[in-house]
Amino acid sequence: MFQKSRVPLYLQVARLMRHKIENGDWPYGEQIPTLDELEREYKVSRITLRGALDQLEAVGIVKRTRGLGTFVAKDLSEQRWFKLASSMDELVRTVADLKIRLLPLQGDASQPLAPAFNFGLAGPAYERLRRVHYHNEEPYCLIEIHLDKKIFDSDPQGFSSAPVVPQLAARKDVKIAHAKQVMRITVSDEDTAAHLDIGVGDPIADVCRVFLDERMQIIYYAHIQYPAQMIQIETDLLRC
Amino acid sequence: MFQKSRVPLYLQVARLMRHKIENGDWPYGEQIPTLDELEREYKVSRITLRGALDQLEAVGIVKRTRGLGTFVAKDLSEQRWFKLASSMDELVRTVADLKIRLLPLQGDASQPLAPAFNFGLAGPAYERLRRVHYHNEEPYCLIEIHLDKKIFDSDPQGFSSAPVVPQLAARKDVKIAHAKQVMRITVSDEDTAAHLDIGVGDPIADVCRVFLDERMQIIYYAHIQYPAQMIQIETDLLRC
DNA sequence: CTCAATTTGTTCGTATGTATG
DNA sequence: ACATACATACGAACAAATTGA
Repeated sequence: MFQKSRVPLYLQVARLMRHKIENGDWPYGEQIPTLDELEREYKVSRITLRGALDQLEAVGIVKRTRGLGTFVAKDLSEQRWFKLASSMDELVRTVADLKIRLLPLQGDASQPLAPAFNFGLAGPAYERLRRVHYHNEEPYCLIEIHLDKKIFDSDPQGFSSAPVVPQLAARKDVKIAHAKQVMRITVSDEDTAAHLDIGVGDPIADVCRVFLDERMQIIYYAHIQYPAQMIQIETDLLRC
Repeated sequence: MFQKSRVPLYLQVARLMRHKIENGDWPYGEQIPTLDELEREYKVSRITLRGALDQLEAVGIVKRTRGLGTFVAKDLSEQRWFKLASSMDELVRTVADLKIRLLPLQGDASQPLAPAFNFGLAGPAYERLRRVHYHNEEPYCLIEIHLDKKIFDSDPQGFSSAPVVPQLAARKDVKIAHAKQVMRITVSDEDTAAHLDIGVGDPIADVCRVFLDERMQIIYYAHIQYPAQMIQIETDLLRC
């Protein structure tokens, strides 16, 4: 049943169980099926189930009591708290609403800009900001920003201590003429995994976002990585 | 370096290597670093590298020759051939452009509709279509459609043999008043994995798409699953 | 043609992890 | 908890193929 993947069986089972809990198939607070039932359902041995449940118990998702059963101990059905914005207004609102803590990372302040996709012209100089955004003490994205040096220098304090997008949108002297972003699903490398506290090779959503001024020059370029599980995208197909 | 995840080391390394090739860090046709260099880079043993390269060679991504080196044998830099549509026009175009083969799956023809998100009202009766879409002989999505029974019955042949969306959009007697979709990243279960030829627990993009008529009644509801790696989403943040 | 350098492939011993019944 | 089997991972040494001097 699981032969296609060489990931250890107990991890695959753990992921399926977690999926059931996120889906609400196994509701918060209720008992999950007994080991005998799970053996039949997944066609795996008791020890494999133990490994899977060890994983889930270690992060507090289930609580096991001998003689009683295993119960869902964490509500994962409302876990997805990050909606990828599809318009500038929404983007500003999303970022502003988040209570975040910024963790600045060291790095060369000025570095050449190498956009992941062709859109706009590179400007003369950029300030490079690299940081981790936190939400509820949990890292939720790793972001690397290239901000036009002139704009950054007009308020270094502000841009260094809070999300950049709302500040840009609020300024009268900065005109954003074009704004595009591309999202892909990839896997995390060692560096990203360490900062987001996930495993190397775990899926991440990789977002590249670019703002241009009227002369098609790049004033803001951001490369953002989110753990993929927390991403949700809503689209109104008839918006225009 | 890889302790966070309990996925076998050689698989994690294989994923990172694949990522490098997709990224163009290791270009098509060129030699990748030698085993000695890779040992130092990833801090793993030769045997682990062998396992990782076995994986990649088995699917033809690299070619190894003793005494010569290991070379990138497949161009993965342009692999992302599925763009998730963000408007109805784009959706129709995307589906129409794809050369697809449909693999109908058995299933109860009529089944109650249980939308994954609250939007619109359930109609009186639906035809349920479940199929795999192919592209270049490779499965690229598993789709389950609930189509208003009246509409289906007006052209059962057509709806059973080709993508539904373009047919719906082309019809003068069907007015789509609202169209929404939601995408999440989850993991595949056994059934999905088997149809898409991926591993259980591999990341998938889970899309729910709903069309309503003027009376807010659901005329089309689709639940679609794609392997996550092939998804790309482009957004113009200033479209409106 | 031969030799040396380079590079992948294989083997051994050992330890630990995974999985079944 | 036990007996068993197989997979994963390390380090080190050795073997075999390719290239170019």
